[in-house]
Amino acid sequence: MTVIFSKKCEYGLQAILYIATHTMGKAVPAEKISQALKIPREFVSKILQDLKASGLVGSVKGKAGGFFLGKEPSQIKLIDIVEAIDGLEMFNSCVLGFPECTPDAPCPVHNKWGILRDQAYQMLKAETLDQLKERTLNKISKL
Amino acid sequence: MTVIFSKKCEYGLQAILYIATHTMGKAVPAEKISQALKIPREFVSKILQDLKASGLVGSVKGKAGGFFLGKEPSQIKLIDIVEAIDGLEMFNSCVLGFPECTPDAPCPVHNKWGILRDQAYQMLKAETLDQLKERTLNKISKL
DNA sequence: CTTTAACCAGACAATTTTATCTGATTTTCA
DNA sequence: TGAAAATCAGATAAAATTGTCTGGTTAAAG
Repeated sequence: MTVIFSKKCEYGLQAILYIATHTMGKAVPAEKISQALKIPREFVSKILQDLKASGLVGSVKGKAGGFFLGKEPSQIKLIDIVEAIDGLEMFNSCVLGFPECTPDAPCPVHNKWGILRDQAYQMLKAETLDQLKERTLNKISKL
Repeated sequence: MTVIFSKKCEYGLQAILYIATHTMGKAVPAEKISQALKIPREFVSKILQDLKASGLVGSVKGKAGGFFLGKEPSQIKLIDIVEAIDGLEMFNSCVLGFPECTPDAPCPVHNKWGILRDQAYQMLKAETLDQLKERTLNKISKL
């Protein structure tokens, strides 16, 4: 199946967006994220631990514990989450999978694809959690 | 890892492009494609059998057998190959993975992403094997 | 008519991704 | 202090993807 982001990455993006919109000073437990987004609890927990290693989220143990944003929402870009989970290879490798595809010896779709890929990259780099949060609160109440 | 097309799909695209550029009236055996593109022989063979089911390639058994294009190069679009192998779901599903993402209740990146996705789709739909063949012969000799 | 080179079908195996389980530790709060 | 609610680490399992193997069939060519 064709895919843009891995499940892990999708879940990570969903989860951090959920945290951004639901942390009201308090930490958000994995259990709550799991139920709201229908992601297996242990799985989302693992992903958030990965994001913690990248400093994008923080956590507190114990009762009333959970996860919170590791930085200001305005300082967290979508590309940061993608990079932390899936890496940036897709923005740097040939869409047809030719290992030898270079600007000098480009694959037949190199240029056209390159433009789209750069636009996608720029979008993910421009979007920050605070922008998404606002858009989310305006439009999807269930989030 | 983030990816656009599955390996199967990448291999399929590479293989059919190879056939387009190397069939000189004759069928191209899987063994040759395998060696040229460094794809496991049995694997590329399987993929070509899938593409045969979609009518994109044909084959002849026996000595001097192999694969050839099932239609005129000008009638084979990249999107056809992608559709045959990976399907078109990626052009119709939420990039963040929200099942409930719709135009009425869009996810926070719905519109921006939608534009890029449509452009990618249009590109794959516009590119035909004869165009790629020409570009390939001009630029990458080893193909 | 036998050898050879190929497709083809189906089973099998390895790897990666996705998901689950177990138990340890931490923290709150009654 | 003890129960409850949470993170966290590490092992395990299930599913999907990728890759390999075996043997059968087909067709060309000597």
